[in-house]
Amino acid sequence: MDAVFALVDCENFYVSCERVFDPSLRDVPMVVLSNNDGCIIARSAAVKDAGVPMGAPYFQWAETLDAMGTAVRSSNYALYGDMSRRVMTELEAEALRLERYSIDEAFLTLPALAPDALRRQARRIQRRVRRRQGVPIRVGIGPTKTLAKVADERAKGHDGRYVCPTGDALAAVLRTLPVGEVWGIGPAYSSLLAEHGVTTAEGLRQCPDAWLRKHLTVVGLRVATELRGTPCLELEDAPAPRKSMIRSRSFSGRLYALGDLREAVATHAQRAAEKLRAEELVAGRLGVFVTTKKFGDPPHYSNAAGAPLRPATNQTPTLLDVAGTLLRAVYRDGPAYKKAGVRLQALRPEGTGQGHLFREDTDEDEALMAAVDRLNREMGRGTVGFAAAGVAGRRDWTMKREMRSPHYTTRWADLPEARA
DNA sequence: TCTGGGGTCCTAGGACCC
DNA sequence: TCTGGGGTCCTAGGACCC
Repeated sequence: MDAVFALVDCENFYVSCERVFDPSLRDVPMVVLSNNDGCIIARSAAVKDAGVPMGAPYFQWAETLDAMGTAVRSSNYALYGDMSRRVMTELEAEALRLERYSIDEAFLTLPALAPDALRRQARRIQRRVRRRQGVPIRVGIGPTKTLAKVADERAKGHDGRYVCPTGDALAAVLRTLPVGEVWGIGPAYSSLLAEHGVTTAEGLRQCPDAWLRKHLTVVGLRVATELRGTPCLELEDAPAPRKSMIRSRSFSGRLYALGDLREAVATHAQRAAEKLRAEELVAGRLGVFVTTKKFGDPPHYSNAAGAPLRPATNQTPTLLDVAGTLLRAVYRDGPAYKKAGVRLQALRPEGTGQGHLFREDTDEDEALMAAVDRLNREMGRGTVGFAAAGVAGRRDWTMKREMRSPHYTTRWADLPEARA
């Protein structure tokens, strides 16, 4: 059966999640902040209308937002992750196939019905998610993923649903779409295209293949081909195995001493190792990076180093050891460090690939890790840890998250109460 | 004073091998 | 003075995404 793509996008997702559980937020402008309460990463309609851009630093807009009576929340990823799963379950019931594209977006395939029937189906999906989970969504439908994305953009002015037209009507739509708003065309490709006189999606569609291939790599060629209506990107309903994992945080203040950075890096390494074991993976490579702030006056300093792990492992002591060595290699005395992190790469499932002739993880190692994980799972994160990561409570580099909402759906103590 | 975090894919170039 | 050619693997860096 012929199928079309639909992109479903949750409107102002984090804001919408907060509003589901706190009705007093529904009629006021609202934003949700990134970690460290640094950037604005979700905005209600009123805040968007006021011209506050996505990703803007909060401190630059705090006064404006306050004057509007804006409610402000720190991000609560436990809540958003759980709400995302609920929404995806609803969408699954309405789709032929579904790909979870991000926490707040999914690609669906739908039977290739006439446009009117597709619009009705889009409306049904919107109502279902709204009624059962309280989250408003938009639905954009087209013959390729990229055109479904275009349709999703257009849906903003059309009750949150839009079916991509064909022929001249499509060309007319694409002529009004700035090329930088096309999925896959970022700032660098945008300005490169502009230098060659291409400023709209329609212009991109008409670029010669060879030129695209040369200047925008196969990525750009695929985008253009998809805009022409020929699918290049499949629906990925089986999630691809993860290839890398990053754990990092900005510090709420600045750090100078190697000892402080060592605690931060060790904490990230420890968390990454736990996550690795939870997903039954081992890492074949470990990287450590440090950086000073990105903005303001130079000098800035950032550095990174990596090393292979032989054999690939998920054992905390090994990762702490290697991370410590790499940190000494990237650390310089002097810079005001703002961020540090750990990256695990070359991930593969436990028990696959080559072992190591002289250094196998022993049963005792694995038993120890299993015991640590169980204690932390059952008694709360941080119950047992490694000394290298420092002692919770006396760390002075942990992040700021001063306005977080309760864990409504994932912690018993935070469950909302209903009163008659 | 205050600017997030976590991913993927593609390409070029070096190391290494025969 | 003369100094091959082709293949694979790995890594770093750039670009993009939400």
